[in-house]
Amino acid sequence: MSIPPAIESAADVAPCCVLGEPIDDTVAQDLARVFKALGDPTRVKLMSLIAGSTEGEMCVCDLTEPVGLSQPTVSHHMKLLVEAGLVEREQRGRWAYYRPTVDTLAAAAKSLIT
Amino acid sequence: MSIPPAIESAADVAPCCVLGEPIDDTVAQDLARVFKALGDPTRVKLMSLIAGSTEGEMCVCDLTEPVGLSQPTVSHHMKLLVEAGLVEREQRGRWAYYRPTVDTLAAAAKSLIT
DNA sequence: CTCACGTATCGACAGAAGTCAATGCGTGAG
DNA sequence: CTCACGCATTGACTTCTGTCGATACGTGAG
Repeated sequence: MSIPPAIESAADVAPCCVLGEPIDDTVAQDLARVFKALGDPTRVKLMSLIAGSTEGEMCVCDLTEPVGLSQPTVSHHMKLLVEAGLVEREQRGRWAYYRPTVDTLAAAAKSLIT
Repeated sequence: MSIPPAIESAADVAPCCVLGEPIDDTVAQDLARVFKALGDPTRVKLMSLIAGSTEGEMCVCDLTEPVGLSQPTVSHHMKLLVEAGLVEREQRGRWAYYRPTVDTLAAAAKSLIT
């Protein structure tokens, strides 16, 4: 790594870029888990379906048909969304209801744009 | 799929969940690409490094050391970030400078929380 | 208790993704 | 022009991920 030319109007001895402090590995991993959970079109659809539902929550039984996938697969995706903190699971009777955790995504995005 | 019990205080004939309209496949794929780009701890670090740099931009040469990866690997990650629209690439002389595209992430997040 | 039903887990598989060494491509210095 | 340098691309490998069928689990109905 050599010294690239300074940015225009910056001190001519300044390197192209200051060595920034990389964020902690644990923090990066946590943020990555949130974004990775939304890194699949299916899970984006699932989030959109749940967030857009009139009741604000949905069960697996009604999620399989819109995304066109098997029940185990949808269940698997929902588990990832729960682990990422993007949705909350609540068991009522035989049904498992999923409700979005609105703050998670916004917080993750903000901590990266800051 | 049968009819689960209605949510409390809702019309007793209402199903557990209204069949929401899944968002378009193309839209879901575009959103997923943005989030997937940030679904790797390395790329989260890279974004954080660039966004947190004093000049607001960095070149590959100074990104390899903080993340502890080879130059080709960093170059590969940067390409993904560019393709996702999260950073912009500008070639100045021999160096390639990367600058965050602030709006992309916020817009993606907003379109999912809406 | 027993059974049907909604959901989660397991095992397996194909395809995608992260990583590196080696190499190719442009650009500026000399 | 020629060379050194920064960066991108390629090829190969390992690991991860999405998907399904089969199966196990838990709950409410009867």
